[in-house]
Amino acid sequence: MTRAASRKNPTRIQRAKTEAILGAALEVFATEGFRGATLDQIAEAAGISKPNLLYYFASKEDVHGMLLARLLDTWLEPLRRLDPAGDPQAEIGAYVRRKLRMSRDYPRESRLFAGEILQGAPRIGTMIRGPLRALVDEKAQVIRGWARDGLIAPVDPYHLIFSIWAVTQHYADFDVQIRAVLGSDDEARFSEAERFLTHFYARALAP
Amino acid sequence: MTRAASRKNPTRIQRAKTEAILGAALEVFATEGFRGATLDQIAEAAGISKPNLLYYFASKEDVHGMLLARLLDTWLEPLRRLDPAGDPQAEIGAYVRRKLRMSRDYPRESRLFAGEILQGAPRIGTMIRGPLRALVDEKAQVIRGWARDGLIAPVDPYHLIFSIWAVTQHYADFDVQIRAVLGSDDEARFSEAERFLTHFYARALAP
DNA sequence: TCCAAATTTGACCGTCTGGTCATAAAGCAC
DNA sequence: GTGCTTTATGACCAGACGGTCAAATTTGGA
Repeated sequence: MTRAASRKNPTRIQRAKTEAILGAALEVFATEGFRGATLDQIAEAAGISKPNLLYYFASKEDVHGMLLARLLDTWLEPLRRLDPAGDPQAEIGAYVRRKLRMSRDYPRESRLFAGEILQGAPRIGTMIRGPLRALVDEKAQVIRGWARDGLIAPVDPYHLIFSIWAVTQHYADFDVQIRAVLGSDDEARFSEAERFLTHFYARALAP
Repeated sequence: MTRAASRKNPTRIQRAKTEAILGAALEVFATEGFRGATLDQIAEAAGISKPNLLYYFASKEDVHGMLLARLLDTWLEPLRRLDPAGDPQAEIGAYVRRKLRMSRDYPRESRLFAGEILQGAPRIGTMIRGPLRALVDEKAQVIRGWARDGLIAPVDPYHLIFSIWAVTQHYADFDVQIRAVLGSDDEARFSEAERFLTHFYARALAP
């Protein structure tokens, strides 16, 4: 088998190197963008040579694609967990907090995703128009139901979801700008943001 | 003089070509990123040859820098116009709408800015830490005053401003994603967003 | 220990790209 | 029209980059 990374039963080395490469690539792609990143950069960050990297992945696109595929699996998880049977206000508040924590704990993933969308989603367009849209449609119906039942204020569920994505991801994607204004205390920044957003959505959605 | 673009008294041709180049460059940089964009691409989009482009600008960085410099001049204008003497709720609502309209009318500029921040603001870091921060500090004090006087709900003014940036710019920067979910009717999308955001901030900030 | 498979890399290739330069083709004031 | 300046471009260059390949080294099961 030529392509080591795609084996069914990867060896210890394969698993370790593949992981090292993806970790390095995430870092580099997130800060440099797809075109800006170079294989030499990624290889060096992973502690291997460029040909060795290409022994595990067929191409630069392959590495990038693998990262995106993995990311998308988990990216929508917070929304998936929005429970139609739960208390509307609590559910939405919890969703906001889950999403904010993803920005705090996975900022590189957030920036990778943001970069991809900014450039027109050339590699994940089908996924966006497929599973992502389907999930949003589903949850929008749930929220619409809550509004109809008077459990939350009557708002457009789609724009509500967009606003949650925007305000939470902003803390990862525009990190540099926020740092520049607030100073660098990550801990404080995120707990302030959590307090602000929790209160904000609670007030805005109170029936 | 070698560099035609920086003359004090530009000729008719200089003005026209410089403008054509910047327009083309904005388009290309916004969709491809700095590294992704090529001078050939920009030159072709501007309808001239690459050497001719380099007759007007010293380098690729120069073109990019000029775009950013122009952008930043106007980017903060909506916030600057937040009037401390106005009605708090109305002022903030108007600010949100101004910012949203910038996303609608200047999406390429928004994406250019987003890309720059996403990559760590390598070229506008000083501006971010200087004038931008100063303006935000100033307006945050205004908002804090309003909250203290009970004219709006007591919220962290910095995170309030961040949230406004996030939700409005989101409609330009994540345009592809929003299109994928809502369909492509720009007109409807933005007027819905305006209604949503106006109501949302009004409710959340009601004293 | 032995050996076949897996892993690693130095050297190399073709292409792309930012930028240069000599030269040619407008513009334009007189 | 003349002559000087501005504007425009084809040809070219050096470096960077994605990717290949043959050969060397390591790994791990029997």
